[in-house]
Amino acid sequence: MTENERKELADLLYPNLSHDIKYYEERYPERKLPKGAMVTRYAPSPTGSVHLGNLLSAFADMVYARQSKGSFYLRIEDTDQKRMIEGGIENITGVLHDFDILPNEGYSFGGEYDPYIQSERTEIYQTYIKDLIVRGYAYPCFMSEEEIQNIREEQEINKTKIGIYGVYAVDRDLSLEEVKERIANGQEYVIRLKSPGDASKEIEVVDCIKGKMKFPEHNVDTVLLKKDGTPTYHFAHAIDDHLMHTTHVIRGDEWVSSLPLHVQLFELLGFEPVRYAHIAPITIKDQETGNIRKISKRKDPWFGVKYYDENGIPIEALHLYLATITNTNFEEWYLNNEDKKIEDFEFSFEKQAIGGTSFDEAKLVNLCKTYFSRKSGKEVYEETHKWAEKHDPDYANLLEKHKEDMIGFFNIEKDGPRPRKDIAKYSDVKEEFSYAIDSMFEKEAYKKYDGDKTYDTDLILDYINNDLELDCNNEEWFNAIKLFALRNGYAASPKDYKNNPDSYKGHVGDICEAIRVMITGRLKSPDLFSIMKILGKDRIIQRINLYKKTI
RNA sequence: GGCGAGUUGGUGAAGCGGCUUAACACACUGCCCUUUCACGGCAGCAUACACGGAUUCGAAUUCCGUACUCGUCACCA
Repeated sequence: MTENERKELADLLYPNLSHDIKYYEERYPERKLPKGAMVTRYAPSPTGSVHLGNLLSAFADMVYARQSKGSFYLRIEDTDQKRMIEGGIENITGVLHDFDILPNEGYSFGGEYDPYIQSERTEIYQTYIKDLIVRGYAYPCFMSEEEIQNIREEQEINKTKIGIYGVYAVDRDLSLEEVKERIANGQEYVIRLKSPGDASKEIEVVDCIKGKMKFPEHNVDTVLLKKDGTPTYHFAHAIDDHLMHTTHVIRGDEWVSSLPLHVQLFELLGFEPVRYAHIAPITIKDQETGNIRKISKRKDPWFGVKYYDENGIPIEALHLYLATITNTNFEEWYLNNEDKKIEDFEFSFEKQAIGGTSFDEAKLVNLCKTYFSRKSGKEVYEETHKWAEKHDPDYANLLEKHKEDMIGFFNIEKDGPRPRKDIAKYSDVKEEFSYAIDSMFEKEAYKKYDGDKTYDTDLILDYINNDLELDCNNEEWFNAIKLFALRNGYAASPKDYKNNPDSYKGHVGDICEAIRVMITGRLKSPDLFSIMKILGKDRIIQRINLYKKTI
């Protein structure tokens, strides 16, 4: 076809476009951002539920945009109407809010590069396609699915490259008359790229994470616009990321093999190339086979996003984990900078793992514990309460009723430089602090006790009634209980007892153990004296009586 | 099958030609601290660079093959 014929064809195909390319280029001007600012985007398609992998890439988008004072926007890629699921879009924005990975721009967030949803951008795509047709880089293709299938089979048998290209691209050089005729006959068509590539030549693409990669040039006439006029991912990616002035496309590395196509598209369209950062997928090492296998939502519940909320894993702790996956040096930094936040860390693509990242649940748990240990009692209270309101309203009520006490318990051993690490998630709190609330304690009583001793209630009652002074500090208290131990035939320290086991009934630790069991129902607990202080004498005595009755 | 990528101790990983008799973290074990548990400290653990060649005075680090794993090869993204 001559240029004039192509023009005629383009007008025939798209007679009623309201704008031309120039309009869009002006409508979406260069962003006014400081030098080095990165524009990133999270571009999901509403065809399924969000999973950890999605979260990871959105997190990376957010973090890189934020630290470079750029922009992070949300774009909905809903070009495949067949696979759309109901509520898919709301689900995406909901998850982003729930996990505090918030774009500052985009679908439902506002911005000047709208619309941020592809189904409302069809005319834009068509405008650019029209131009491509005029310039001879795209053409309508009338091949049926059957024909394509046959070619494919033939290619498989001949072991040649699969796809519509070269001699297989039979509609590539249709005459204007032929095209007109088919359209007049009502034949359906797609718009294919007329790829100028030569597969025997090599191109080099530099990925921010993976580094240099070499590919054969793209030479397949890939579909750009589907039969229904909507774009394929590849074409929409080129148009949108150009018009929205994305600087860095951060996406899963399932896309690296389409890099030659994308590079070619940008070139043909005359767009300035974007930088790519392909992140490795989160994988799992199968316990049985030892192989890296695909993640399965059934086998790996943590892969689904619900898991975190349901189990009460703090969002910030998840952020911490995502950060350690995003940059391999984050973990060490965080451990060495107790007072710093994720925002203070400088992420870089160079420190991003190239290979697949294996999910390490133990590490997540540890991170969670560290997270909780750095929180004040009040913060632990507030966050736990918020979580319980949603997942355990009864417990939330109890927490409210005993707010002061609970904060007190959560604060135990928090003031020192080495806080406890006993909680990993909100759902742990109820069990871990069951002794903190009278009604809960009475209910479970001594069921948690897993020792085999019974303790002398008279001795302990005697101590509580006649000796215990709560209005002092821990050291004073401990000195006093040592004296009480001595007066009653117990050694003041375990060492004394070990040296002369025959001269004592036991040692001060035994007395503490007895008290601990009676008032908490368990052998392990945070600092005993702190617990006693919060409980107060009356409740302590109540519990000892309960012990007497129960045992 | 073509194309692309990856392969370091139980796990996650550092390493980018000599500083490596290979970090660090998690897990596990022991000891210390200690009224319990935890925290913390110390020690240990595993005697980890997939395999084979090549380049080099010198390679986990560069190159080439092999194996395995992953991704991709749609009018899905």
